[in-house]
Amino acid sequence: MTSPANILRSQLEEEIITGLLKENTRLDEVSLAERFGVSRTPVREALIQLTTAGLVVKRPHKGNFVAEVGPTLLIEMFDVMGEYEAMAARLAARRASKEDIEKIREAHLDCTDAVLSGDTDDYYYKNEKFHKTILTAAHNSFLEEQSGILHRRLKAFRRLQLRTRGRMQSSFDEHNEVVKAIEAGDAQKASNEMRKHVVVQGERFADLLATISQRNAEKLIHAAKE
Amino acid sequence: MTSPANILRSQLEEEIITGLLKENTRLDEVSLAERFGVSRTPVREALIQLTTAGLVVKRPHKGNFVAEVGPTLLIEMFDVMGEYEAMAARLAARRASKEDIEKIREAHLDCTDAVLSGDTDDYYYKNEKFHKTILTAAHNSFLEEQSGILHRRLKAFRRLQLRTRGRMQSSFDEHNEVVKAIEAGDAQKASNEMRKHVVVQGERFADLLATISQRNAEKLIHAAKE
DNA sequence: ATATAATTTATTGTATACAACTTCATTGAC
DNA sequence: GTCAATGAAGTTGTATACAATAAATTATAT
Repeated sequence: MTSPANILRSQLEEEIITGLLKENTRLDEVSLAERFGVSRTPVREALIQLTTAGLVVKRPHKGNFVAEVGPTLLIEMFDVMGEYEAMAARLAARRASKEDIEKIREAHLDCTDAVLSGDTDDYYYKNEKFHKTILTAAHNSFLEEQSGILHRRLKAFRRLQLRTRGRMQSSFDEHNEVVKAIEAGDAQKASNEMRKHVVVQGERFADLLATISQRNAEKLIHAAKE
Repeated sequence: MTSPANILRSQLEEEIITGLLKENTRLDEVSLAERFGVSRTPVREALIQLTTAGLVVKRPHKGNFVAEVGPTLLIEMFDVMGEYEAMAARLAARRASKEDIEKIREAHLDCTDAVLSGDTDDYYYKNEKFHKTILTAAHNSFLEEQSGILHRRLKAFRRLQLRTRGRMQSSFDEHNEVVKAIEAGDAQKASNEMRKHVVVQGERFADLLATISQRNAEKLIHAAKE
C-alpha cells in the first residue's frame, strides 16, 4: 500500500489538485523518475492511475499532461458534487439513526465557533466534517467513495469559496435548513436544501471562474444563467 | 489508444463484467501475459487500470483478484445509478432544447415496438438509447461520463431485470411519466419519476439478489424494506 | 531563399532481468 | 505426534534494456 508507486501517485495527485502542477504541464517520465529517485516503471504506474482518475491525459507517443479543468467541466463537477450531497441528505432523512442525527447536530453546532470567530480555515474543516457526517448517515459506502473522489478533486476550488465575504454565515444558515429537514425526515426538502447549498451559482460562480481563467469569465457568466 | 495494453484492459473488463471471470478469481500476471501473447508489463498496466476502476483488487505481494460485488455494494451502486439518471432528468427538464425533447420523444416511441413484440433484447437496446438521450439533454458531460462508467459495471445485472414478466410494460409506462414531466419542465417530478424507475426495489430487488448469491437473498430482502 | 524530405534525437511503449516479499513445505525439536 | 522454524519456490514490485513512433533539425533540391 505504501509502495513507491503509491507514494508517487498520491504526491503527484496532491500537486495537481493544489495547482502546484499547472494545467497542460508535461509530465516527463524520466524527469519524474529522477526526481523521486526511482525507475520509470513506478512512475508510469502512477501516471496510469492518475489518467484513469481523470487528472492526467495521455497522448499516445507524445506524453502525459496535467488534464485541464476548463470552466465548463468545473461547473459540471460541482453540479454532480451537489447531487451526491443532495442524495446523501435525502437518504439521511430516511435512514439516519438516532446516533447519526445526534452526530449531525453536533457537527453542525461545532461550526458555530468558527462562524463567531470568523476563522475561515477552521470553518473549512468543520464544514467538511459536517458534510462527511451526513454522508455517513446515508449508509451508502459507494456513494461515500464516489463523493470522496470528486471532493478531493474540487478541494482547491472549494476552499477559495469560503473566503468570500459573508459566505460563512450564509453557509451556516443553509446547514441549519438541511439539519431541520433531516430531523423532520423530509427527504425531498433535505435533498433540495443541500443541493442549493453545494451547487455554485450566481456571483459565487463568477468568483470561482475568476480563479481559473480571467479571460473566459464573461462569456461563461452568461451560460451560468441557463 | 488501441495499444496492446488497452486491448487487454477492455477484454478483461468485458470478461469481469459479464461474469466470465468470477469473483475472487486470481488474475495471475504471467498466465495472462502468456494468454495474450505479451509480456507482463502491459498486463500490469491493464490490471492497474481495472483496479482504479474498482473491478480488481490488489493485495500487495499477494496478487490481483476479481473484486467481489456483494449484494450490499450492488444495491448501493443501483441507488447511485438512480441518482445519476434522476439528476439527468431534472437537468433535462430545465435545459432541454426543442431538439433534445424531440429526440427523447422519438426514443420513447421507438420502445413501443419492442414492447408490442415482447422482444426483451430489442427493448434492452432501445431502453438504453432512451436513457442516453436524456443524459445528453442534461448537458453535463461529466455526469454522462460517470453515469456511463457505472452503467457498464451494472450491465450484467441490468439485463437480467428486464426478463422479469411484465417488467417491460411497466418500464415503458414509467418512461412515459418521465417524458411528460420533462416536457412540462417539471424538474422535481422528472427527477423523482426517473429515480423510481431506475432504482431497484421490492420483488425486483429479490430477483436481482438471486442472480448473485442464492444464500444471502433472504436476509437482504429485509434490509431492502428499510 | 524556401520548401520538402531524410536523418537524428528524444520519448513513449514493451520485453526481460533482478530483487523483495509471502506462502507453503519440509525438517527438526519438544 | 504436533508445533515451530527455516528454507525453497513462486509471485509481485522495480530496474534496465530494447523497440517503435513522433518531433525537430539539417541538408538538398528547386
